[in-house]
Amino acid sequence: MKEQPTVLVADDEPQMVGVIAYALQTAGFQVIMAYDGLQALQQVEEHHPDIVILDVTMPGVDGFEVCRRVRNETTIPVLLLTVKDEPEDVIKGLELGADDYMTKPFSTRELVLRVQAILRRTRIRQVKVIESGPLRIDFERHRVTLHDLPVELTPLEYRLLTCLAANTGRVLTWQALLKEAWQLDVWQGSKEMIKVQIHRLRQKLEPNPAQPRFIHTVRGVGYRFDL
Amino acid sequence: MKEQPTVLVADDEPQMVGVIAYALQTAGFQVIMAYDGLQALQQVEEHHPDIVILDVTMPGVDGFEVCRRVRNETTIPVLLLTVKDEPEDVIKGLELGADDYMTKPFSTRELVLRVQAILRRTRIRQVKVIESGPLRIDFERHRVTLHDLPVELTPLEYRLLTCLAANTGRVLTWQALLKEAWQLDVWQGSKEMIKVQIHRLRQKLEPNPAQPRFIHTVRGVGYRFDL
DNA sequence: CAGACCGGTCACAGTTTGGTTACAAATAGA
DNA sequence: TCTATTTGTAACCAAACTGTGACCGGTCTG
Repeated sequence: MKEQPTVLVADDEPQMVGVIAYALQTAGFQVIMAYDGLQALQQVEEHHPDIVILDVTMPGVDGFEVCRRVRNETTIPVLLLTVKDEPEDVIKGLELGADDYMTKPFSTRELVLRVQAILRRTRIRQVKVIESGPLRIDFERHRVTLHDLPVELTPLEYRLLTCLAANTGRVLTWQALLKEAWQLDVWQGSKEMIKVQIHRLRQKLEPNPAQPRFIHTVRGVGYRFDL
Repeated sequence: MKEQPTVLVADDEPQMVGVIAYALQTAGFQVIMAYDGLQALQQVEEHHPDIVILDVTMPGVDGFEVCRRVRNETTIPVLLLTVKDEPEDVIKGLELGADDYMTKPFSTRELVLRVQAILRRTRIRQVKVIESGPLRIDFERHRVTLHDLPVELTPLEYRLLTCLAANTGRVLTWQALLKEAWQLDVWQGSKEMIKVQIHRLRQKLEPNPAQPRFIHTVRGVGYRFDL
């Protein structure tokens, strides 16, 4: 994990981008900028920012579309910037999986605090160890134990588990899992690959694989790891 | 040991300081700067850097004096920067206890590698002995024994073992091992080199090389030393 | 209620990885 | 310069891993 969190700011108003970038950089973030939706997607692809701040009303590929694709294809959290008094925008954004939203005009101070809060919530991936009852995942030692006994996982099983565990509480779509655990581009791979690996993981980890305690299925969406 | 090692760079030429600082910062170090010997001593006092890089020809309190006092008053390693073709400077510096020296002009890349090497040596120095059942690794004496009988290791075998042992419990990827034990850049070397050396190490150390007790394979990732 | 969809399960074949070995090249020391 | 030792390389093999396709039961929808 990078020392200095990276924020992608995408807005078609350059002065708005500039204001936000300055505030975030002053607050210790590394800032990447994009001025339309397409560029935002390219920057996500290229830089893998820690968080994406999107204005919803960008020309061409709009903020909602970017949000949808980022949520589908990555695990990067998204903060949406909406125009004042557009509650449908808010609902739509949250349905698309945005982590938070802010309504223009807003104070940059509050924006920084919101970004920090989102990153704190998603910063679980920095944690060295995750424990959930008898299950213990030690990222540094690359060790998984159940009741203090080592569980032998294959490389892919381990990656899948750590990917899920690093996003505890969040649903990861099958596209996101393919990208993160399989390191595939989204147009490769299939749900079947994930199904089987999830099955294998559950066989190794779950007290009762038929009634999973750690790895939960979200039908029609993907899977979620819960503590 | 701090997460990001701190380097103090002391040189009366600001552009040289800048060049070195940029290289080190890019390589992941936190850089503190000083432009004369007195300032260097103050920065040492204030920040307790992990390593000090000193130009010998600074005005006032020169690099040798700083080196002498740092060596006398702290355990911080020192790397001296000397002018080309001044072997007396080198000898004097080493007599004062400098850990290494480099002669201007030099590549900043090499400087980074030298700094990394010094830090590695001084980090390992903190652990004197590692014992795991019949195996004993004495870093100070540069001795490895099994059941109190010396094991003859080649230089590379020794480096590989100490590298693993210094990171007991953690998985070291083959890239990390190439970098640390072979001191290669990651785009050189191959897994095959490591495989064979691991095999050779196991032949010498493991009671049953086919079922290793000390050096464990983490398939798809690398190797781990366990107590 | 029937059909479509979804997720779980299973077995097998193809692929990948790590261990082993022998030999050549490189290195170190006399 | 020569010899012994160390290291890297390439080939081979067994074990492990992964994906695929088929099948099944549960859920959802028209």
